[in-house]
Amino acid sequence: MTALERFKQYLSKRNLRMTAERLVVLEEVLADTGHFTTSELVARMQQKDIATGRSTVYRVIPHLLQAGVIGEVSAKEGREEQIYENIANQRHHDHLTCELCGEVVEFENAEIHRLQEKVATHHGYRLRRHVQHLRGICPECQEKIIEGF
Amino acid sequence: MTALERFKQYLSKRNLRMTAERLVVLEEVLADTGHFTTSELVARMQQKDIATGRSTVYRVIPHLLQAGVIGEVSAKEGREEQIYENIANQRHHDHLTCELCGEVVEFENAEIHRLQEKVATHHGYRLRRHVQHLRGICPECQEKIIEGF
DNA sequence: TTTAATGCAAACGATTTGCAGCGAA
DNA sequence: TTCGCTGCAAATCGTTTGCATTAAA
Repeated sequence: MTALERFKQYLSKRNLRMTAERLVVLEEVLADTGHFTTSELVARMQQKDIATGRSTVYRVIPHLLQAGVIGEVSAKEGREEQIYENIANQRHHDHLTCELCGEVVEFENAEIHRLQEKVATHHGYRLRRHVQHLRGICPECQEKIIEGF
Repeated sequence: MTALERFKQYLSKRNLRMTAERLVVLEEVLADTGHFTTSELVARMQQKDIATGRSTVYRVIPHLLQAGVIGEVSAKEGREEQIYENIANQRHHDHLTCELCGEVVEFENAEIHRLQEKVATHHGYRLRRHVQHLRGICPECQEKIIEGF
């Protein structure tokens, strides 16, 4: 089932309507290959022939989340914006973040994924996204600590 | 090294000052056993003899993060507040979240932790927190999906 | 038709910041 | 005596919402 079909089904089951604006937002989200924020999406919408407004974009996003088209990239501090990603385009997605400088390393470990599936199944869950965030201190920052800063 | 010592060292290395307000905030954070938000902390501060103001609390938190006294609990949507936790009091901390209803299951898996350490070490990182967030769909919500909602 | 969806502008609410006075080192 | 810290109030800025209008179903 394509994302478009999934979203249409999601809408009709709840007596919600497929509008031109929602379609354009969906297309734009599907065209995106990486991470995006709401305001980036809003900016891209204003280039389109169907210039979808800011509040409409904000109102569509929860539906795209519920429908499983996009996912939140956990990480948001202060008054930063929420970051989202297209789930369909997504591969394994594991992050190792440095708590001091914020550097992010992406990694993949099949064995961990296998165990994650096992844990989820054990709790009756169907795993939708393999998102894992480890937090530590990167080599450079360890140096700085040793140097006394 | 205690959290107090660590924080004092952190401050003096950077020519920052240990004030009565910072000490009270630190004590309050260390007394906390679970998760807390900034506004909860502000509220508790106003009960104290040294009534630390809101902006001071907001200004101390980044230092507590950098000093490794507290950590962010990843998860923040919409205009919710950021949640923090005292790192010292913390045990293993793994979450399995339902993307539809938001239910959170906590779990622990020694084998996964072992592999996480291995990954971190492989990238030269020193793991500071074993925080893992898996996202899936819980049994109840799977039911609802099957029922067509 | 019915009633959900849209856009605008105003409202919200967590977080940040300018500034004058204060106090640690 | 420096210069970082504090509290207050105002400013920010991502996000939400009220309302009149438009348009799916």
